[in-house]
Amino acid sequence: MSRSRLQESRNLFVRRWGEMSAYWGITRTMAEIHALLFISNQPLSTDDIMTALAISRGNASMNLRSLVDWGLIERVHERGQRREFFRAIPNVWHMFETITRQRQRREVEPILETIRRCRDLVSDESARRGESAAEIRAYRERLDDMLAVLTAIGKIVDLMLRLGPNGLRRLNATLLRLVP
Amino acid sequence: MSRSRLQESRNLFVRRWGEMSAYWGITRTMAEIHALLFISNQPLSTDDIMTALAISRGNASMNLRSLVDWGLIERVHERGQRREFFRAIPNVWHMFETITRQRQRREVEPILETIRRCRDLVSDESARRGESAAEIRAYRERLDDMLAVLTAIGKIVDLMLRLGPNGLRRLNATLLRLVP
DNA sequence: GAATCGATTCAGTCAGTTTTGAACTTTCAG
DNA sequence: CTGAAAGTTCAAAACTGACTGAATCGATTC
Repeated sequence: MSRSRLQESRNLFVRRWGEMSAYWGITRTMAEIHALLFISNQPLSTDDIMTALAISRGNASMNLRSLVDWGLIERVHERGQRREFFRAIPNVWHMFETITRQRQRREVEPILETIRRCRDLVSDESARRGESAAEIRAYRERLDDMLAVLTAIGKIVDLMLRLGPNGLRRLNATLLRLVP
Repeated sequence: MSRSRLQESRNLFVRRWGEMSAYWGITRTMAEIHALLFISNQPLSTDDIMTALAISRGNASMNLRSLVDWGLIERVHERGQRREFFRAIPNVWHMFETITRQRQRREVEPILETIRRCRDLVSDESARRGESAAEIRAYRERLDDMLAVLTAIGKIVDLMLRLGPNGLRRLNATLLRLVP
């Protein structure tokens, strides 16, 4: 009875975490594997995972590799066992930090780079003459706005990560008093 | 000449913004339309957009509706014109705020809800007896960790949004002195 | 060194998503 | 009221990216 409740609860969690995958920028199966490992006490083998999620060996293998690459899970070699096991990083904050830093690097940096390039393309000399001078100025202003906000967000995110959960809790408490 | 540079720059921006779409949780075309409107001085008509992005009328219509629903663009009725025009919300911070709040509501809230439900499913009574008591305790602990971190992040995000860009800039400056 | 067990890879398949385009609706001018 | 211009909807087609499964590789045991 308690067994089945636990089972039900775990299934629910895995399914929902899978649905959240897009939010974290990973694929559904990847998220499900991660969820499964996260809520398991012991490391699980590839076969455990294949069975639990009803996926093929190849699929499991590829997604496990990705998760290791992302730094969200790690391989565990039980001594005297040929097959390998996997375990999720148990520290939730660390997990969040990992995901955030990777996305910042993979997804935000490139666009910052592009916006700068876009601005350079229409910088000074090209704006000097012509009826489009005002248009160019307006355009560049928008790019700068965008750049400013994205940069500010990047900084605050970085700060947040460096503060860690405790610093964050304290900061939050302090600020809530200031900004009610 | 300056014309073509501007054009090139705009195209680059639209394309890259489109590639970023997944990061913001919207579809590629939606992001491209948004980018196009964002960097245009004047409101654009559906036909302008169809031409610029080489998409069908239906596609444009659907995505424009979504963008309006998201609150990222707005319809503009030029007086004496039957056709409608669209314009992006020019305030970048506001745009960011809109996206963040929506995603918080659409994607984070549901998973918080689910985690709570998962915890309730295995609460007290079901854990009372049986060899799985320790297992259940460990499981519940993980859920609580996850809940704690997600809640903390939610709070800090909310705070960030309430502080706005100026408050954020000040906060950032202050904290950078404290946490070098 | 052959056999076995398990992990990895990747070409082909498939499911889910996006886009199209034609039918339909709405709005307005004459 | 009629016709034309614009907007919307949705079933079907096209596309994209994830998944499978068979071939391959590598490690371990006998």
